[in-house]
Amino acid sequence: MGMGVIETTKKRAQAVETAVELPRELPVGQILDGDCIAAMKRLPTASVDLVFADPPYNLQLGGDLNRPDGSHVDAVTDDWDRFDSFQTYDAFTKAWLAEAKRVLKPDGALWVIGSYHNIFRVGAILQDLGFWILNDVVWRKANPMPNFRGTRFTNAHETLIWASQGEKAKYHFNYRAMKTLNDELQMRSDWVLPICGGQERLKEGGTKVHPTQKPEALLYRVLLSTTERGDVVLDPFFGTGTTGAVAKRLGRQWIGCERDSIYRGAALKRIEKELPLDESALTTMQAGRSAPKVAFGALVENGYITPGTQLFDKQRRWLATVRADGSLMCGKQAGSIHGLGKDLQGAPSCNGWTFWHYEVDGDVKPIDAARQVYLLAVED
Amino acid sequence: MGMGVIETTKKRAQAVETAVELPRELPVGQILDGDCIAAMKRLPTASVDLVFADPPYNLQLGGDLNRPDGSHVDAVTDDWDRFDSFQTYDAFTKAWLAEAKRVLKPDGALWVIGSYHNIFRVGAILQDLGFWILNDVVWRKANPMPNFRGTRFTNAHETLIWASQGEKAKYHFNYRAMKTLNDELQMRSDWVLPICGGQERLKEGGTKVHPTQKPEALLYRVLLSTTERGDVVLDPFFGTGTTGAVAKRLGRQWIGCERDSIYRGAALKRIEKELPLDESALTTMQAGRSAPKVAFGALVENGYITPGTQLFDKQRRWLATVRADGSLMCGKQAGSIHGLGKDLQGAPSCNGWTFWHYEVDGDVKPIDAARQVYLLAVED
DNA sequence: AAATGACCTGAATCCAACA
DNA sequence: ATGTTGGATTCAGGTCATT
Repeated sequence: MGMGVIETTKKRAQAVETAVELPRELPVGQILDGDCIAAMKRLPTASVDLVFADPPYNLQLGGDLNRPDGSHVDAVTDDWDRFDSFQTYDAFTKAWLAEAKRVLKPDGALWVIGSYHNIFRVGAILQDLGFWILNDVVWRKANPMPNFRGTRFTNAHETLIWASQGEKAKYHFNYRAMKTLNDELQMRSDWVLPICGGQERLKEGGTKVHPTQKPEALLYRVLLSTTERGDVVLDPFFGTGTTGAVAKRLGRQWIGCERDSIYRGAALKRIEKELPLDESALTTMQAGRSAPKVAFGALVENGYITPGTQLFDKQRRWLATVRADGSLMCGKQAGSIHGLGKDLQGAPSCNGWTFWHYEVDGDVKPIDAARQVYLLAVED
Repeated sequence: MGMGVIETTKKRAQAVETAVELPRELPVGQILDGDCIAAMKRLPTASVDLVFADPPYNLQLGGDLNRPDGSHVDAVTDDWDRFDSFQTYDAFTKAWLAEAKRVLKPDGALWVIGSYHNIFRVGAILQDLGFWILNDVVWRKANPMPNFRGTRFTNAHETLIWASQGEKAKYHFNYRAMKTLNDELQMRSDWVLPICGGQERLKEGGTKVHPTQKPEALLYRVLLSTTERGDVVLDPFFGTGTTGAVAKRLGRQWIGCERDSIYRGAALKRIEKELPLDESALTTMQAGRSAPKVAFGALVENGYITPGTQLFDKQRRWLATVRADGSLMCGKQAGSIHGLGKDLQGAPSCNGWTFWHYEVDGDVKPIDAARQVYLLAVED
C-alpha cells in the first residue's frame, strides 16, 4: 500500500530519508515532532483504529496557521481579515482531516472536539470529505468559567463529533460498556464532566503548562466507548498527552503529533508515570452478540426446557408447543422461537427469548430465564 | 429604504402590485404564504428585531425503524426535509440566511436550531455570511427517544446558534431576566427542557399536526432573553406557530412564513386562542438581587405558575404578581420570591416557597406545592 | 378516590453473518 | 453484490382503563 504522499522531485530525497528513520512499523508510544499534517503523511494508509483530535480553535491561538502561499496570518479584525482567516482555517482543517481519513482503517473512527468558534467549520468539512457523523456529543462542563461581563450565556459546554469513514462503513461502539458506566441506562449524547483542574492539571512553577488541557475523564469515555484493547489511537494535536496517558491506562496503543517541545516533554514525563490497569479491570461488559450464543435447541437438548412444554406470549394470544429439535409449533405454523413469534404477530422481527413465556413452579417466566440458568451452569 | 428586490423589468409590475397589497408596514401578526425566501424578499431591509428559524434538518434517514417491542417509529419523511445533496442543502441555506440577514435590523439577531445532520453546515454558512456567533446553546432533552438498536449514543440534544449581524454589531441580551429565571445563577449555554408532548402537542384526529413541533418553553427562553416588548420576531419556517404563540404571550410582534396551508391553519387557530400576559407580568427584573435556591423561574417557564398569577402571604397582608422572568412585584417593590418576602416583612430572611401562596382550583396552596409537582416531573 | 399498570410515542442518518 | 436469517434492542412521559 502506498504512503499517499504526493512526491515532487524536491520531496523525494526527504521521503527516502524518512523511510530510513521510520520504517513500516507504526511509531506507537511516540510523539512525532513537527506539523501534524507532515507527520501524518509519514504514517501508512489504513493503519490506525481511532483518531482523537483537539485542533486549535482559532487563528489567534493556533500559531501554526499560515496562508496557502506561506505568508503569516496576523490581525483578524476587519471583515476582510475575517473572511481571509476563515478560508485559511478551512484549508488547514481540510488538510489534516484528509490525512486523518487516509491513515484510518476502513472500520476506524474519528473524534474531534471544538467550540462554536471552529466546530461548525470542522463538522461541515468532515462531512464534505465523506466522514459520516455518528453522534455529536456535548461535554457539559460542571464548573465552567462564568461570563464576567454578563453579555452572553455562560459558555458551559464544548462539542465533540464522532464520525466513521463513511455512510456504509463499520465502526466500533461498546454499547454495553457505556450502558454499564451510566447506571444501566443508555449513555446519552450529553456528558456532564468537570473541567481539568486540581492534581490532574499539569503545572510548572505554578502556571499551567497547556492552556486547554482536556480532562482525562473525557478521553476515558471516548476511548472506552469506541476502541478495543490493543487498538492504535492517533492524536494529531497531542499537547500534554492526555490521550496518551488515558490510552496507556486503558491498554490502548497511542501515537501523538506535537510541534511544541515543552508540551512533548511534559507529555512524555506524564505518560511515563501512568500505570496500565490490570487485566481484570480492563474486562468490560460484553454485548449480547459477543457473549456466548445459546441456541434454544441447546436448552431443550440439555433438559432445561422439556419437549412438549407449552409456550405462550404475555397476553396469551398464542400457544405453542416445543418440539424435540427446538422448533415451535402453533396450529399449522412452525418455526424458530424468533421466526414463529414474528410470523404470528405479523411483525418485522421478534425476540423470541422475551416474547415466549412458560410456567415454572406456578410462575410465568420468559424463556430467557431458562437461558440465564443454562449460561450460569455452563460458564464454570 | 429600498425593498432590496432586484428589479428586472419583468418583476417591476409585480413589485408595484406587491406594494399595494403589502405596503411599507410590516405584515405583523400574519403568516406569509409560500417559499420563505420569496416571502422574505417582500419584506423591507433592516425591519425586524429577531429571526428565529427552525429549518429542515436534512435527516437522510435510511429504512424503517422499529422499537424492540416491534412497534414502528413514525419518522420524519416529509418532502420538505428531502434534499438531493449537501450542495443543494447548502444553496438553500445560504439563500434563506442571506435574506434573513438583509431583513434584520443592524442590532437584530438570529437564532437557528438544528441537529448534527445540518447544524454544522448552517453554522459555517452563517459565519461566511458575516453573522457573528454569540453562543451555541444546547437543548438537552429531558425525554429523548432512545437508540433502539444500541448502535450509538442516545441522540439526546439539539443545538441552537445565536448570532448577531457582525463582530462589531450591537445586540440585545436580557442578562438580568435570564439570571432571575435561573435562580440567581448565570444562565448557561445548556438548557434542559422536555420535548413537546401532552396537551401542548397539536393533534388532529389523534395524530400530530406537525412532526417536529418545538416546545413553547424553548421559545419562551429565546424570546425573553434576546427581545424586548414590542419587538418584531420573524420565523421563516413557521410550522404550527410556536414562535407566534409565545411571541403573542410575551407581548412581542410576529411574522411567519409557511407554505403548507394545513400548518398555517393550525397556527392561526392556535395563536388566536393565546392570551397576552398583562403589563405587570411582562416587566422583568432590571437590577441585581440575591437569594433563592431552587429555580422559581423554571416553574414559570414550564407553565406550572403562569406569569401574572397573584401570590399572597397566608394572612393576605401583601399581594404580588408573578412576572415573566420569575420575579415578583408588589406595588413598587420587586424581587425574587425570597427577597421580596424578606423586604416586605422587614425580616432578616424569608423562605419564599412557604411564604407565598396562590389559588388553584379554589384551594390556597403555598407555591412550594407547585415546586413539588415540578420536581416530580423533572426528577431523574 | 388514589394507585397501578398497560399502552403509545418522540427530528433517528439504528444489525451482522451468512449463503 | 444481494437476499436471507438469526437474534439483539428502549427511556421518559402522558393517556387511559382497571383495581
